[in-house]
Amino acid sequence: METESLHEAFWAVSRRMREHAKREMEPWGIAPSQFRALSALMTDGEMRLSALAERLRIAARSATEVVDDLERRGLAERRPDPADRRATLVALTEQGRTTGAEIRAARSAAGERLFATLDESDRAALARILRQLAGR
Amino acid sequence: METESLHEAFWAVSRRMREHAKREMEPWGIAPSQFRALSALMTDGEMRLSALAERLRIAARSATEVVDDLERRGLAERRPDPADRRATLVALTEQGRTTGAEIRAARSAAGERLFATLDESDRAALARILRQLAGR
DNA sequence: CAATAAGCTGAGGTTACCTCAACATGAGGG
DNA sequence: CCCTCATGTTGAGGTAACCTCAGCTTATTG
Repeated sequence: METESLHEAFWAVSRRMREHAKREMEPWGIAPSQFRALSALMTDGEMRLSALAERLRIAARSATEVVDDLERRGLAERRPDPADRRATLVALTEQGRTTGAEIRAARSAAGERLFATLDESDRAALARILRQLAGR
Repeated sequence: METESLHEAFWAVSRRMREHAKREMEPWGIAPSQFRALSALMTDGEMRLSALAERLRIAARSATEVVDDLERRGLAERRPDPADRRATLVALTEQGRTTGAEIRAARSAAGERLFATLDESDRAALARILRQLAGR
């Protein structure tokens, strides 16, 4: 009843966020899932496919796919892990880094960013609550 | 940066919610999207396909699909709208009502419900913030 | 050094959506 | 009453972002 509508509200916002993200990234022809990976690689640097999968909380097989896409677009590249010949490292290309930076810049410049409509204390509260819900 | 991580946190919770919902409803063999429709029909009663679509914020064509599924499972049925012969009304069957009630009961009984881990004031805050983010 | 585990990917599936066009019906103007 | 335009539903076909399962190649270890 009450939690039911929280569920619904959450769903509505999720959906809105997806649309938002999609529209925002259209100019770069990059899908939201790809940007999430790109973003992870920007913050954490080169890593193994399996590490990326874990970072994004998706199955390893799915990470393969996302990286395929990034590679096809010239934003990332695979290279063998010198430490383990079974493994593959994923790293951003120069273009990946600049594109990533561009998108981030555009996103925060466009104050249109969904969360920007919240005031500071609400953002903090939301962050705290989400952290709790995510189970750390 | 800050909104970026809010975005990520939101994503993580969304994903967790989806998994949660899926697991919870497995015993009934009903998918989350179907339960959302079922739930809408429980609260608002019989309505047109187009109304259901709007209620769920999905395209009309997608509502057709969800209702197809519910009908196949004997949980809902279509009947012609006496007021407009172009339109179709969707109503829950008796089984739809009982199944819906069962699921709701099971969900709140299992205190495991994701949002139940929040205290009262956090739930209220979250509800308020989500409402704002959803755009009304 | 055989057995088992770990890392990646091909094949193929699923969910929950979407658009576009066709078709039936309704409503308003002339 | 007819024509045009809007509305309601659905068939066809598509997409994004996942998934599992099996198979291959390397590592690790008892």
